[in-house]
Amino acid sequence: MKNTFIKKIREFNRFYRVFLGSMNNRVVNLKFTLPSFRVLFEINNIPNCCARDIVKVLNIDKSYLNRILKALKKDKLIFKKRSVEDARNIFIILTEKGRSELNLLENEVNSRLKVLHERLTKNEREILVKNMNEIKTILTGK
Amino acid sequence: MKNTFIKKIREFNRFYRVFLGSMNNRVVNLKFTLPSFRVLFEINNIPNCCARDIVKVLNIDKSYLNRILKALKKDKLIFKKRSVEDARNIFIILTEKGRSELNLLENEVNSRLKVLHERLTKNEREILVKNMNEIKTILTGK
DNA sequence: GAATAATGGTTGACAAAGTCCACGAATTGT
DNA sequence: ACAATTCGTGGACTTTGTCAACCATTATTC
Repeated sequence: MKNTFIKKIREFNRFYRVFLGSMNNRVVNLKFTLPSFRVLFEINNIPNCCARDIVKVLNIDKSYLNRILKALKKDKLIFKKRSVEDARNIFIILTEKGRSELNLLENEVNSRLKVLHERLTKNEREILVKNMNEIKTILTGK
Repeated sequence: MKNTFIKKIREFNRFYRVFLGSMNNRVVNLKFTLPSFRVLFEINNIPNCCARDIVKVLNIDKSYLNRILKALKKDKLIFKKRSVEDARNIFIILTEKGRSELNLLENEVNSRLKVLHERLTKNEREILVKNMNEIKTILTGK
C-alpha cells in the first residue's frame, strides 16, 4: 500500500512535469523567459513585494532572482524602492510598461488554456478544478 | 466560468511547479542531475527503448538527450545496441551498474515521498491518488 | 554603546540545462 | 537508383541555476 501510493504519486509527478513543460514552452518566449515571467507574475501578485518574498514563494536562489530582477529593471518593467522603515527591504514595483507586458503575456497563457477548456466537457472541467483544489489542500496540509 | 476555470488551473500549475521543484531538488544531486535521472528512469521504464522514445515521452530536444546519453555511457551506466532489423534504431540498455545506481536513486526519491505518506491520513492518501488519476485521465483525453 | 549576529540584497565565477542548426547514416517509397 | 524520411550525432550557443563571498542595515547581547 505504501509502495503503490508512492508509485502512483511519482507517476503523476512524471506526467505533470511533462504537462507543465508543454504548457509554458514557447508560450512565454515572445518577450520573456519562463523564470522572468514567473517573477513578474509574483511581483504583481504579492502585495508590497520584496525579493525575499519571491525567493520564498518560487523557491529559487536569491542570487538568481537578483539577476532576473536586474534584467527586468534594465527593460524598465520594474523599479525598486527602498523601505523607509527598514532600509534593508527594497520593494519591487511594476512599471506601467511592466504591467502591460505582463498582461499581454497573461492573455497568451490564458489562450493556451482556453484550448483545454474547449476540449473538455463541463463535467470534466468541474472534476479537474475540484481535484486540483483538493490536491493542493492535502499537500499543503491545510 | 471560463475565466475561473483558467485561473484555477493556473493556480494549481503554479503550486505544483514549486512542489515538483521541491520534490526533486537535491534528491538527485548525489550522483545524477535531474535530467539524467529522468532519462535513466525512462530507459528502464520503456521496453526496447530508443532515443526517440525518450524524446517523445520526456518532450526534450534530441541533441540534448544525445549529450545526456553520452555522459551516461561514459559513466558506464548504459550501452547501445544497433537494431538488426532497422539499423537506424539504436537500443539503449542499462548496464548492471546503471541498474543499481538507478535503484539507489529510486530509493532516495521514494524515501522522500515516504515522509509525505506518513504525514497524511489514509483517507487523504486515497483522495490524492484518486484525484491524480482522474486529472491524468482527463488531461490525456482518454 | 560596542561587538556580534542576523537579515536582505548584490556580485562574480561557474556548472547545468536547453536550443538551434547542420549533418551523416540507414531506410522507405517511387 | 534517387529523392524523401527517420534516427541519431555534433558544434556553437543561450538560458537557467548554484555557490560562496560580500556589503549594508538592523537586531541582539554583553
